[in-house]
Amino acid sequence: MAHVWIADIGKHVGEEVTLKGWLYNKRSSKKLVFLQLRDGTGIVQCVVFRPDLGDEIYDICDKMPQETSLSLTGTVSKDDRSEIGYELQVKKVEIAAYPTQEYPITPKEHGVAFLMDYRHLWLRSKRQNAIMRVRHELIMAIRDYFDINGFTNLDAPIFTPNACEGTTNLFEVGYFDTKAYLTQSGQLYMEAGAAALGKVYCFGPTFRAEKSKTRRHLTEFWMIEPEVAFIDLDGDMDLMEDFVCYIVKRVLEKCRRELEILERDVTALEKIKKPFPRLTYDEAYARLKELGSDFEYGTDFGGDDETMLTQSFEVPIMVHRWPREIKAFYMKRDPKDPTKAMGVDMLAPEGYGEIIGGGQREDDYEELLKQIDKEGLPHEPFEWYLDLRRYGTFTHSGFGLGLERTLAWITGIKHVREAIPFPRMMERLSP
RNA sequence: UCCCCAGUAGCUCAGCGGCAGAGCGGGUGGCUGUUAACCACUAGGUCCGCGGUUCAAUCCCGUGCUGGGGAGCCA
Repeated sequence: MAHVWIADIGKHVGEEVTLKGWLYNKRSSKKLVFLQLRDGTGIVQCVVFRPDLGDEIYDICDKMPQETSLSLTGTVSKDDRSEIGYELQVKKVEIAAYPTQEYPITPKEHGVAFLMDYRHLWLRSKRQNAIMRVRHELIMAIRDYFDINGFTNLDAPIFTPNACEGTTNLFEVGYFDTKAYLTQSGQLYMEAGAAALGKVYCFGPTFRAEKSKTRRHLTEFWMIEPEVAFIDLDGDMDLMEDFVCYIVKRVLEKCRRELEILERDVTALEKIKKPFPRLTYDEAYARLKELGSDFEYGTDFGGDDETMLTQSFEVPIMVHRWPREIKAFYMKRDPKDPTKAMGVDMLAPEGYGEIIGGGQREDDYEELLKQIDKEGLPHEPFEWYLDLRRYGTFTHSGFGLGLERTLAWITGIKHVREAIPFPRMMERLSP
Protein backbone atom coordinates (compact mmCIF):
# COMPACT_ATOMS: atom_id res chain seq x y z
CA MET A 1 0.00 0.00 0.00
CA ALA A 2 1.26 3.46 -0.95
CA HIS A 3 2.73 5.55 1.85
CA VAL A 4 1.06 8.95 1.94
CA TRP A 5 2.05 12.01 3.97
CA ILE A 6 -0.74 13.59 5.98
CA ALA A 7 -0.20 16.92 4.22
CA ASP A 8 -1.25 15.23 0.95
CA ILE A 9 -4.18 13.24 2.30
CA GLY A 10 -6.75 15.45 0.56
CA LYS A 11 -5.57 14.10 -2.82
CA HIS A 12 -6.50 10.54 -1.86
CA VAL A 13 -10.16 10.67 -0.84
CA GLY A 14 -11.78 7.27 -1.35
CA GLU A 15 -8.42 5.53 -1.80
CA GLU A 16 -6.77 3.04 0.47
CA VAL A 17 -3.45 4.40 1.76
CA THR A 18 -0.87 3.82 4.48
CA LEU A 19 0.00 6.59 6.91
CA LYS A 20 3.14 6.37 9.02
CA GLY A 21 3.65 8.46 12.10
CA TRP A 22 3.40 8.83 15.85
CA LEU A 23 0.39 8.80 18.16
CA TYR A 24 -0.32 12.41 19.18
CA ASN A 25 -3.44 11.82 21.28
CA LYS A 26 -6.37 9.42 21.44
CA ARG A 27 -9.97 9.16 22.64
CA SER A 28 -12.10 6.11 22.92
CA SER A 29 -15.57 4.77 23.62
CA LYS A 30 -16.91 1.22 23.75
CA LYS A 31 -17.02 0.77 19.99
CA LEU A 32 -14.54 3.35 18.71
CA VAL A 33 -10.99 4.52 19.18
CA PHE A 34 -9.94 7.84 17.67
CA LEU A 35 -6.21 7.90 17.05
CA GLN A 36 -4.67 11.31 16.35
CA LEU A 37 -1.75 10.46 14.09
CA ARG A 38 1.13 12.91 13.62
CA ASP A 39 3.71 12.50 10.86
CA GLY A 40 5.47 15.87 10.89
CA THR A 41 3.47 17.21 7.95
CA GLY A 42 0.18 17.27 9.81
CA ILE A 43 -2.17 15.55 12.22
CA VAL A 44 -5.14 13.46 11.15
CA GLN A 45 -7.80 11.57 13.08
CA CYS A 46 -7.87 7.86 12.32
CA VAL A 47 -11.00 5.91 13.26
CA VAL A 48 -10.78 2.37 14.60
CA PHE A 49 -14.23 0.71 14.58
CA ARG A 50 -14.41 -2.28 16.93
CA PRO A 51 -16.96 -4.38 15.01
CA ASP A 52 -14.78 -4.21 11.86
CA LEU A 53 -11.36 -4.79 13.41
CA GLY A 54 -12.16 -7.07 16.32
CA ASP A 55 -11.49 -6.95 20.06
CA GLU A 56 -7.76 -7.63 19.85
CA ILE A 57 -6.95 -4.69 17.55
CA TYR A 58 -9.39 -2.50 19.48
CA ASP A 59 -7.56 -3.24 22.73
CA ILE A 60 -4.17 -2.49 21.19
CA CYS A 61 -5.44 0.87 19.98
CA ASP A 62 -7.33 1.65 23.16
CA LYS A 63 -4.18 1.15 25.23
CA MET A 64 -1.67 2.69 22.85
CA PRO A 65 0.62 5.17 24.63
CA GLN A 66 1.40 8.66 23.36
CA GLU A 67 4.21 8.82 20.74
CA THR A 68 4.01 5.16 19.74
CA SER A 69 5.34 4.95 16.17
CA LEU A 70 3.04 3.07 13.84
CA SER A 71 1.57 2.56 10.36
CA LEU A 72 -2.14 2.77 9.72
CA THR A 73 -3.69 1.50 6.51
CA GLY A 74 -7.22 2.43 5.59
CA THR A 75 -9.55 4.47 3.42
CA VAL A 76 -9.39 8.26 3.32
CA SER A 77 -12.77 9.89 3.80
CA LYS A 78 -13.96 13.46 3.78
CA ASP A 79 -15.48 14.40 7.13
CA ASP A 80 -16.54 17.78 8.45
CA ARG A 81 -16.17 16.58 12.02
CA SER A 82 -12.39 16.37 11.47
CA GLU A 83 -10.23 19.43 12.08
CA ILE A 84 -8.49 19.10 8.72
CA GLY A 85 -11.58 17.92 6.87
CA TYR A 86 -10.40 14.33 6.38
CA GLU A 87 -10.19 11.09 8.32
CA LEU A 88 -8.74 7.65 7.85
CA GLN A 89 -11.08 4.69 8.31
CA VAL A 90 -8.56 2.20 9.65
CA LYS A 91 -8.34 -1.35 8.27
CA LYS A 92 -4.90 -2.37 9.44
CA VAL A 93 -2.72 -1.35 12.38
CA GLU A 94 1.02 -2.02 12.53
CA ILE A 95 2.99 -0.95 15.58
CA ALA A 96 6.58 0.02 14.72
CA ALA A 97 7.75 0.77 18.25
CA TYR A 98 6.24 1.43 21.65
CA PRO A 99 7.81 4.09 23.86
CA THR A 100 10.00 2.44 26.48
CA GLN A 101 8.98 5.09 29.01
CA GLU A 102 6.06 7.44 29.50
CA TYR A 103 6.30 10.43 27.14
CA PRO A 104 7.01 13.48 29.29
CA ILE A 105 5.13 16.12 27.30
CA THR A 106 1.38 15.68 27.74
CA PRO A 107 -1.30 17.60 25.84
CA LYS A 108 -1.73 19.80 28.92
CA GLU A 109 0.23 22.84 30.02
CA HIS A 110 3.92 22.81 30.94
CA GLY A 111 6.39 25.36 32.20
CA VAL A 112 9.10 26.89 30.04
CA ALA A 113 12.05 25.37 31.89
CA PHE A 114 10.59 21.88 31.60
CA LEU A 115 9.84 22.28 27.91
CA MET A 116 13.30 23.68 27.22
CA ASP A 117 14.86 20.64 28.91
CA TYR A 118 12.87 18.53 26.45
CA ARG A 119 13.37 20.81 23.47
CA HIS A 120 14.21 17.78 21.28
CA LEU A 121 10.71 16.39 22.00
CA TRP A 122 8.94 19.73 22.27
CA LEU A 123 9.64 20.30 18.57
CA ARG A 124 7.07 17.56 17.87
CA SER A 125 4.23 19.72 19.17
CA LYS A 126 1.82 21.61 16.94
CA ARG A 127 2.93 25.11 17.89
CA GLN A 128 6.65 24.43 17.64
CA ASN A 129 6.03 22.72 14.31
CA ALA A 130 4.26 25.81 13.03
CA ILE A 131 7.05 28.13 14.19
CA MET A 132 9.72 26.00 12.48
CA ARG A 133 7.74 25.98 9.24
CA VAL A 134 7.46 29.76 9.28
CA ARG A 135 11.20 29.93 10.02
CA HIS A 136 11.83 27.82 6.95
CA GLU A 137 9.63 30.00 4.76
CA LEU A 138 11.28 33.14 6.12
CA ILE A 139 14.72 31.77 5.21
CA MET A 140 13.53 30.85 1.72
CA ALA A 141 11.99 34.31 1.29
CA ILE A 142 15.22 36.00 2.38
CA ARG A 143 17.32 33.99 -0.06
CA ASP A 144 14.82 34.54 -2.87
CA TYR A 145 14.73 38.28 -2.28
CA PHE A 146 18.46 38.65 -2.64
CA ASP A 147 18.60 36.20 -5.51
CA ILE A 148 15.88 38.05 -7.46
CA ASN A 149 17.68 41.33 -6.84
CA GLY A 150 21.04 40.19 -8.18
CA PHE A 151 22.93 39.62 -4.94
CA THR A 152 25.63 36.99 -4.57
CA ASN A 153 25.68 34.89 -1.43
CA LEU A 154 29.17 35.18 0.01
CA ASP A 155 29.51 33.61 3.41
CA ALA A 156 31.78 35.06 6.06
CA PRO A 157 34.07 32.97 8.27
CA ILE A 158 32.96 31.86 11.71
CA PHE A 159 36.47 31.82 13.22
CA THR A 160 37.77 35.35 13.29
CA PRO A 161 41.07 36.77 14.46
CA ASN A 162 39.68 40.13 15.53
CA ALA A 163 36.70 41.85 16.99
CA CYS A 164 34.24 43.82 14.95
CA GLU A 165 33.12 46.01 17.82
CA GLY A 166 35.46 45.14 20.70
CA THR A 167 36.21 41.80 22.35
CA THR A 168 34.11 41.93 25.51
CA ASN A 169 31.17 40.17 23.94
CA LEU A 170 33.12 37.56 21.99
CA PHE A 171 33.46 33.86 22.62
CA GLU A 172 37.13 32.95 22.69
CA VAL A 173 38.23 29.58 21.37
CA GLY A 174 41.58 27.88 21.11
CA TYR A 175 42.99 27.84 17.58
CA PHE A 176 46.08 25.64 17.47
CA ASP A 177 48.69 27.60 19.41
CA THR A 178 46.80 30.88 19.29
CA LYS A 179 43.32 32.29 20.02
CA ALA A 180 40.38 32.87 17.77
CA TYR A 181 36.92 34.31 18.32
CA LEU A 182 33.55 33.17 17.08
CA THR A 183 32.15 35.75 14.70
CA GLN A 184 29.70 38.33 15.96
CA SER A 185 29.15 39.78 12.50
CA GLY A 186 30.23 39.07 8.96
CA GLN A 187 29.98 42.69 8.01
CA LEU A 188 33.65 43.61 7.56
CA TYR A 189 34.04 40.66 5.20
CA MET A 190 30.92 41.70 3.33
CA GLU A 191 32.50 45.09 2.70
CA ALA A 192 35.34 43.27 0.96
CA GLY A 193 32.69 41.27 -0.87
CA ALA A 194 30.82 44.36 -2.04
CA ALA A 195 34.01 45.63 -3.65
CA ALA A 196 34.49 42.28 -5.36
CA LEU A 197 30.92 41.44 -6.39
CA GLY A 198 28.88 44.63 -6.02
CA LYS A 199 25.90 43.25 -4.15
CA VAL A 200 26.52 40.50 -1.62
CA TYR A 201 25.00 38.99 1.48
CA CYS A 202 25.97 36.47 4.09
CA PHE A 203 23.64 34.35 6.12
CA GLY A 204 24.90 32.35 9.03
CA PRO A 205 25.15 31.93 12.76
CA THR A 206 26.70 34.67 14.88
CA PHE A 207 27.78 34.51 18.49
CA ARG A 208 27.61 37.06 21.27
CA ALA A 209 28.80 36.43 24.78
CA GLU A 210 26.40 39.03 26.17
CA LYS A 211 25.16 38.18 29.61
CA SER A 212 21.64 39.11 28.66
CA LYS A 213 18.67 37.28 30.05
CA THR A 214 15.79 38.79 28.16
CA ARG A 215 13.17 37.67 25.67
CA ARG A 216 15.19 39.23 22.85
CA HIS A 217 18.59 37.60 23.39
CA LEU A 218 20.36 34.43 22.34
CA THR A 219 24.10 33.80 22.49
CA GLU A 220 23.91 32.07 19.10
CA PHE A 221 21.59 33.50 16.46
CA TRP A 222 21.33 33.75 12.70
CA MET A 223 21.93 36.96 10.87
CA ILE A 224 21.45 38.11 7.29
CA GLU A 225 23.92 40.78 6.30
CA PRO A 226 23.70 42.38 2.85
CA GLU A 227 26.30 44.91 1.74
CA VAL A 228 25.96 47.01 -1.40
CA ALA A 229 28.44 49.13 -3.31
CA PHE A 230 27.46 52.65 -4.38
CA ILE A 231 24.44 53.11 -2.14
CA ASP A 232 24.31 55.65 0.64
CA LEU A 233 22.27 55.72 3.83
CA ASP A 234 19.04 56.63 2.00
CA GLY A 235 19.57 53.79 -0.47
CA ASP A 236 20.24 51.47 2.44
CA MET A 237 16.95 52.43 4.06
CA ASP A 238 15.12 51.92 0.74
CA LEU A 239 16.61 48.43 0.57
CA MET A 240 15.78 47.33 4.11
CA GLU A 241 12.25 48.63 3.81
CA ASP A 242 11.65 46.82 0.51
CA PHE A 243 13.25 43.66 1.88
CA VAL A 244 11.16 43.54 5.06
CA CYS A 245 7.94 44.12 3.07
CA TYR A 246 8.84 41.23 0.77
CA ILE A 247 9.57 38.68 3.49
CA VAL A 248 6.46 39.57 5.49
CA LYS A 249 4.31 39.28 2.36
CA ARG A 250 5.81 35.89 1.53
CA VAL A 251 5.07 34.49 4.98
CA LEU A 252 1.52 35.81 4.75
CA GLU A 253 1.08 34.09 1.38
CA LYS A 254 2.64 30.75 2.27
CA CYS A 255 2.06 30.26 6.00
CA ARG A 256 -1.60 31.13 6.64
CA ARG A 257 -2.25 27.86 8.42
CA GLU A 258 0.80 28.14 10.63
CA LEU A 259 -0.06 31.72 11.61
CA GLU A 260 -3.55 30.52 12.46
CA ILE A 261 -2.17 27.76 14.72
CA LEU A 262 -0.03 30.40 16.40
CA GLU A 263 -3.08 32.69 16.74
CA ARG A 264 -1.15 35.52 15.10
CA ASP A 265 -3.18 38.64 14.34
CA VAL A 266 -2.53 38.66 10.57
CA THR A 267 -4.24 42.00 10.04
CA ALA A 268 -1.26 43.61 11.80
CA LEU A 269 1.07 41.93 9.30
CA GLU A 270 -1.10 42.87 6.32
CA LYS A 271 -0.46 46.53 7.20
CA ILE A 272 3.29 46.14 6.64
CA LYS A 273 3.63 48.25 3.49
CA LYS A 274 6.06 50.90 2.27
CA PRO A 275 6.96 53.55 3.21
CA PHE A 276 8.17 53.09 6.77
CA PRO A 277 8.57 56.29 8.79
CA ARG A 278 12.16 57.57 8.92
CA LEU A 279 13.07 59.53 12.02
CA THR A 280 16.41 61.04 12.82
CA TYR A 281 17.73 60.28 16.26
CA ASP A 282 17.00 63.91 17.20
CA GLU A 283 13.39 63.58 16.03
CA ALA A 284 13.02 60.31 17.93
CA TYR A 285 14.41 62.01 21.01
CA ALA A 286 11.94 64.88 20.72
CA ARG A 287 9.09 62.44 20.24
CA LEU A 288 10.08 60.42 23.32
CA LYS A 289 10.18 63.60 25.37
CA GLU A 290 6.68 64.49 24.12
CA LEU A 291 5.51 61.05 25.16
CA GLY A 292 6.89 61.62 28.64
CA SER A 293 10.03 59.45 28.59
CA ASP A 294 12.95 60.31 30.84
CA PHE A 295 15.25 59.21 28.02
CA GLU A 296 18.65 60.86 28.14
CA TYR A 297 20.01 62.48 24.97
CA GLY A 298 23.14 60.81 23.62
CA THR A 299 22.34 57.28 24.81
CA ASP A 300 20.85 54.26 23.11
CA PHE A 301 17.16 53.46 23.54
CA GLY A 302 16.08 51.13 26.30
CA GLY A 303 13.42 48.49 25.79
CA ASP A 304 10.70 50.76 27.16
CA ASP A 305 11.75 53.62 24.92
CA GLU A 306 11.61 51.37 21.86
CA THR A 307 8.13 50.20 22.78
CA MET A 308 6.92 53.74 23.44
CA LEU A 309 8.38 54.99 20.18
CA THR A 310 6.90 52.23 18.00
CA GLN A 311 3.47 52.18 19.63
CA SER A 312 2.09 55.01 17.51
CA PHE A 313 3.03 53.26 14.25
CA GLU A 314 1.60 50.19 12.56
CA VAL A 315 4.72 49.55 10.49
CA PRO A 316 8.39 49.30 11.46
CA ILE A 317 10.21 52.59 11.90
CA MET A 318 13.74 53.52 10.96
CA VAL A 319 15.78 55.71 13.26
CA HIS A 320 18.89 57.17 11.62
CA ARG A 321 21.81 59.54 12.23
CA TRP A 322 22.82 58.51 15.74
CA PRO A 323 25.31 60.20 18.05
CA ARG A 324 28.72 58.98 16.88
CA GLU A 325 29.95 57.95 20.30
CA ILE A 326 27.41 55.15 20.72
CA LYS A 327 27.88 53.65 17.27
CA ALA A 328 30.61 51.39 15.90
CA PHE A 329 33.87 52.73 14.50
CA TYR A 330 33.12 51.77 10.90
CA MET A 331 30.04 53.99 10.55
CA LYS A 332 30.42 56.98 8.29
CA ARG A 333 30.36 60.42 9.83
CA ASP A 334 27.45 62.59 8.68
CA PRO A 335 29.03 65.26 6.44
CA LYS A 336 26.31 67.72 7.49
CA ASP A 337 26.74 67.10 11.23
CA PRO A 338 30.05 65.64 12.41
CA THR A 339 28.52 64.64 15.77
CA LYS A 340 26.31 62.07 14.02
CA ALA A 341 27.01 58.68 12.46
CA MET A 342 25.17 57.48 9.35
CA GLY A 343 23.69 54.47 11.12
CA VAL A 344 20.11 53.25 11.07
CA ASP A 345 18.12 50.89 13.24
CA MET A 346 14.80 49.38 12.25
CA LEU A 347 12.38 48.88 15.12
CA ALA A 348 9.56 46.39 14.66
CA PRO A 349 6.04 47.27 15.78
CA GLU A 350 4.14 45.70 18.67
CA GLY A 351 7.09 46.03 21.04
CA TYR A 352 9.39 43.57 19.26
CA GLY A 353 12.25 46.04 19.23
CA GLU A 354 15.28 46.28 17.02
CA ILE A 355 15.32 43.80 14.14
CA ILE A 356 17.86 45.56 11.92
CA GLY A 357 21.01 47.53 12.55
CA GLY A 358 22.86 49.02 9.61
CA GLY A 359 24.26 52.08 7.94
CA GLN A 360 26.65 53.68 5.56
CA ARG A 361 30.28 52.72 6.12
CA GLU A 362 33.19 55.11 6.59
CA ASP A 363 34.97 55.17 3.23
CA ASP A 364 37.63 57.75 4.06
CA TYR A 365 40.95 56.15 5.01
CA GLU A 366 42.05 58.87 7.44
CA GLU A 367 38.68 59.10 9.15
CA LEU A 368 38.50 55.34 9.60
CA LEU A 369 41.99 55.20 11.05
CA LYS A 370 41.05 57.98 13.49
CA GLN A 371 38.03 56.01 14.62
CA ILE A 372 40.07 52.82 15.09
CA ASP A 373 42.50 54.75 17.27
CA LYS A 374 39.70 56.39 19.20
CA GLU A 375 38.33 52.95 20.10
CA GLY A 376 41.83 51.89 21.13
CA LEU A 377 41.85 49.07 18.59
CA PRO A 378 45.14 47.70 17.21
CA HIS A 379 45.97 48.49 13.56
CA GLU A 380 47.41 45.18 12.50
CA PRO A 381 44.22 43.08 12.46
CA PHE A 382 42.47 45.80 10.46
CA GLU A 383 45.12 46.22 7.77
CA TRP A 384 43.12 44.15 5.30
CA TYR A 385 40.02 46.19 6.13
CA LEU A 386 41.92 49.43 5.59
CA ASP A 387 43.04 48.07 2.19
CA LEU A 388 39.43 48.45 1.07
CA ARG A 389 39.94 52.21 1.54
CA ARG A 390 43.39 52.16 -0.07
CA TYR A 391 42.46 50.45 -3.31
CA GLY A 392 39.61 52.42 -4.83
CA THR A 393 37.48 53.36 -1.87
CA PHE A 394 33.78 53.58 -2.57
CA THR A 395 30.47 54.61 -1.04
CA HIS A 396 28.79 51.54 0.43
CA SER A 397 26.18 50.54 2.94
CA GLY A 398 24.57 47.48 4.41
CA PHE A 399 22.69 46.08 7.35
CA GLY A 400 22.18 43.05 9.53
CA LEU A 401 18.80 41.48 10.19
CA GLY A 402 18.37 39.16 13.16
CA LEU A 403 16.46 36.11 11.97
CA GLU A 404 15.04 35.03 15.32
CA ARG A 405 13.86 38.48 16.35
CA THR A 406 12.22 38.93 12.97
CA LEU A 407 10.60 35.51 13.24
CA ALA A 408 9.40 36.25 16.78
CA TRP A 409 7.75 39.41 15.49
CA ILE A 410 6.14 37.77 12.44
CA THR A 411 4.83 34.78 14.39
CA GLY A 412 3.84 36.87 17.41
CA ILE A 413 5.69 34.67 19.90
CA LYS A 414 6.95 36.45 22.94
CA HIS A 415 10.44 34.98 23.30
CA VAL A 416 13.19 34.40 20.72
CA ARG A 417 14.11 31.07 22.31
CA GLU A 418 11.15 29.48 20.49
CA ALA A 419 12.30 30.96 17.17
CA ILE A 420 15.34 28.67 16.80
CA PRO A 421 15.35 24.85 16.94
CA PHE A 422 17.92 24.49 19.73
CA PRO A 423 18.44 27.82 21.47
CA ARG A 424 21.70 28.78 23.11
CA MET A 425 21.34 31.22 25.95
CA MET A 426 23.39 32.41 28.86
CA GLU A 427 21.92 29.71 31.11
CA ARG A 428 21.34 27.02 28.52
CA LEU A 429 23.70 24.93 26.42
CA SER A 430 21.61 21.78 26.07
CA PRO A 431 19.95 19.81 24.60
C1' U B 1 27.46 42.14 36.79
C1' C B 2 22.95 44.22 39.17
C1' C B 3 17.52 44.25 40.57
C1' C B 4 12.83 41.41 41.20
C1' C B 5 10.21 36.59 41.50
C1' A B 6 9.95 31.29 42.06
C1' G B 7 11.49 26.10 43.62
C1' U B 8 5.69 21.16 47.05
C1' A B 9 3.54 14.24 43.11
C1' G B 10 5.88 12.76 36.21
C1' C B 11 3.58 17.98 34.75
C1' U B 12 0.85 22.71 36.17
C1' C B 13 -0.01 24.68 40.73
C1' A B 14 -2.77 25.55 45.68
C1' G B 15 -1.64 25.31 50.81
C1' C B 16 -0.26 25.81 56.10
C1' G B 17 4.34 27.19 62.56
C1' G B 18 1.15 21.13 64.51
C1' C B 19 -1.75 14.01 59.92
C1' A B 20 0.87 16.55 52.52
C1' G B 21 -3.57 18.71 48.67
C1' A B 22 -6.14 19.51 43.60
C1' G B 23 -6.27 19.21 38.25
C1' C B 24 -3.72 16.86 34.33
C1' G B 25 -0.67 12.61 33.07
C1' G B 26 0.01 6.96 34.62
C1' G B 27 -2.85 2.29 36.11
C1' U B 28 -7.86 -0.22 36.50
C1' G B 29 -12.95 -0.21 35.16
C1' G B 30 -17.07 2.29 32.60
C1' C B 31 -18.81 5.09 28.39
C1' U B 32 -23.27 8.18 23.82
C1' G B 33 -18.52 10.12 16.88
C1' U B 34 -14.79 11.81 20.52
C1' U B 35 -12.13 17.06 19.55
C1' A B 36 -6.63 19.43 25.46
C1' A B 37 -13.51 14.11 25.48
C1' C B 38 -16.16 12.50 29.87
C1' C B 39 -17.32 9.47 34.76
C1' A B 40 -15.53 6.31 38.91
C1' C B 41 -11.63 4.09 41.53
C1' U B 42 -6.30 3.78 42.29
C1' A B 43 -0.88 4.30 42.71
C1' G B 44 2.45 8.25 43.17
C1' G B 45 6.20 12.93 47.87
C1' U B 46 14.02 13.84 50.33
C1' C B 47 7.75 20.06 50.18
C1' C B 48 15.61 22.31 46.05
C1' G B 49 20.52 21.75 49.44
C1' C B 50 22.91 23.40 53.98
C1' G B 51 22.70 26.10 58.59
C1' G B 52 19.70 28.75 62.28
C1' U B 53 15.17 30.24 65.34
C1' U B 54 11.32 27.08 67.78
C1' C B 55 8.49 22.16 72.09
C1' A B 56 7.59 21.62 66.77
C1' A B 57 9.80 24.29 60.16
C1' U B 58 7.53 22.42 53.75
C1' C B 59 6.05 27.26 56.09
C1' C B 60 10.00 32.11 59.66
C1' C B 61 15.47 33.88 59.15
C1' G B 62 20.40 33.36 56.73
C1' U B 63 23.09 31.21 52.87
C1' G B 64 23.99 28.33 48.49
C1' C B 65 22.19 26.14 43.99
C1' U B 66 18.77 26.04 39.92
C1' G B 67 15.19 28.37 36.94
C1' G B 68 12.11 32.61 35.31
C1' G B 69 11.40 38.05 34.37
C1' G B 70 13.97 42.61 33.67
C1' A B 71 18.34 46.29 33.42
C1' G B 72 22.83 47.28 30.96
C1' C B 73 24.50 45.63 25.82
C1' C B 74 22.70 44.32 21.36
C1' A B 75 20.11 41.62 16.15
